[in-house]
Amino acid sequence: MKPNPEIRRIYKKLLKLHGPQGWWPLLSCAGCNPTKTGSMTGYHPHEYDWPKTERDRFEICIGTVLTQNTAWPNVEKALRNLDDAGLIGCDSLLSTPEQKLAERIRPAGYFNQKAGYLKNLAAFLDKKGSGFSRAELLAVKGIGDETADSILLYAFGRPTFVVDAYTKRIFSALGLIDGSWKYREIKELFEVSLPEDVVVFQEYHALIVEHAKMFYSKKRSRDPANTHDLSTEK
DNA sequence: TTCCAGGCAATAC
DNA sequence: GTATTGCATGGA
Repeated sequence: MKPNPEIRRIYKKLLKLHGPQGWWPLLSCAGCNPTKTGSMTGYHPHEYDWPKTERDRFEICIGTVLTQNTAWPNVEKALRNLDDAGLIGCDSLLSTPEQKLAERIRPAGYFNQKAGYLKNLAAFLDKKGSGFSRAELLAVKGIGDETADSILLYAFGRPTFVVDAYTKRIFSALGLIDGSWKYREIKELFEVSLPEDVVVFQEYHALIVEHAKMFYSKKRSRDPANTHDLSTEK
């Protein structure tokens, strides 16, 4: 696939527009940047040495599952419930009955399914540590393309691009992709068009989410003047 | 009350 | 391979 220079141009524009995002949000980083859309706390702009502990790495992994088709504030509630119960850790999570776990993560929705997914993922990580491939991660029931890439990029700092519903929405609107593009193709478009840089991949995905929440939300009227039109050059 | 949100797996063609 | 469906809460 050929690089598309528009991908880089839009990255620069988003960065200028919104500034560094400091993903992935973490409970232990509460208060770092209290003004972000969709969540009160947990972001760490300008700091790229997160996660700093195994516990935080595990929290990110859990969060990627909990946020599947779910608004982030609901995920935060579930994470706090887990934290209060000391369940953000492989051992404690694995030794907790699935039904108890489901009750803790109820605010995140699909809690019965996700309780099983979390167990599967925890067992996988407990066994593999950090020595696993994307394909192995995808073989875990409950881990699809986006969740796998989020875990790899944000929890383990591997240079793999995350594609989500917002990415498809924005870049379809810009005419750079269309509905026929599959996950792998969109992912490849970004990866061949950008430097292979974990920080760039992390920030770009986060910026896409931030921008989409502001201007491409289905339930919010879009700015008719659209002063933040990404298709405008510069 | 209805619609939406940082998907995924199972099933049906 | 592509399309459809179930899974579920909390906020707008």
